[in-house]
Amino acid sequence: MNLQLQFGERVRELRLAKGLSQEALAYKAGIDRTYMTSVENGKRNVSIQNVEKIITALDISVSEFFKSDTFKHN
Amino acid sequence: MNLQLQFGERVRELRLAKGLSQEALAYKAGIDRTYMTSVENGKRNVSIQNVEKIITALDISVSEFFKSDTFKHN
DNA sequence: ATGTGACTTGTAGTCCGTG
DNA sequence: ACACGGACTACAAGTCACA
Repeated sequence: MNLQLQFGERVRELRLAKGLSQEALAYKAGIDRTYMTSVENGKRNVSIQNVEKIITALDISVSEFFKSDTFKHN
Repeated sequence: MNLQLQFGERVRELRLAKGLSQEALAYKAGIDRTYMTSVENGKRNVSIQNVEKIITALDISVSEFFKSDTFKHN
C-alpha cells in the first residue's frame, strides 16, 4: 500500500517546481496547512475528493499528475 | 467535485473490458461487493488506498488508469 | 515555513438483507 | 448480476498547540 506515499512525493515535487510553500498550496486547495504537511509525507490516506482539490491547486490535469514514472509499475 | 464520478466510470469501463462482474472485481480487490457498486456509480468518496486496490485488481498501472481523456481537463 | 501528536466529528467501508 | 438500504465499526477529515 504505497500509492499514499507516492502521491505525497509527487505533490511535493510539483509544488516545489512551482515555487510554492505548503501553506500557499494548502490555501489554494482550500485545506489546512498541517494537513498538507502530513499528506506530502504520506501519513494520510487521502480521499479522492481531496486528491482532486490538491491536483487542481497544482494547475495540472489528473492525467498529467499521474503520468510520472512513479505510477507506472504494478 | 467530479473526480469521484469519473473514477467510477473508468473502473466500470475497464472492468467490463476485462469481462468481470462487480463481485469478481470486488473480491480481487479485497473490498465489499456492495461498496464496489456505489463506487462505480460515483456515490463514494473513495480513499487513495482503495483506489490503489481497485486499480491493481484491474491489472493496470495507476498511470495507465488515469491516461484516459476523461482525466485530461482541468 | 515545516512537522508532529492528540483530539472530535463525520463518513468511509462492512455486513446483513431486499427486489 | 446489479442496486439499494439499515445498522454498525473503523478511520479520514479537520483543527489545534507546540516545536
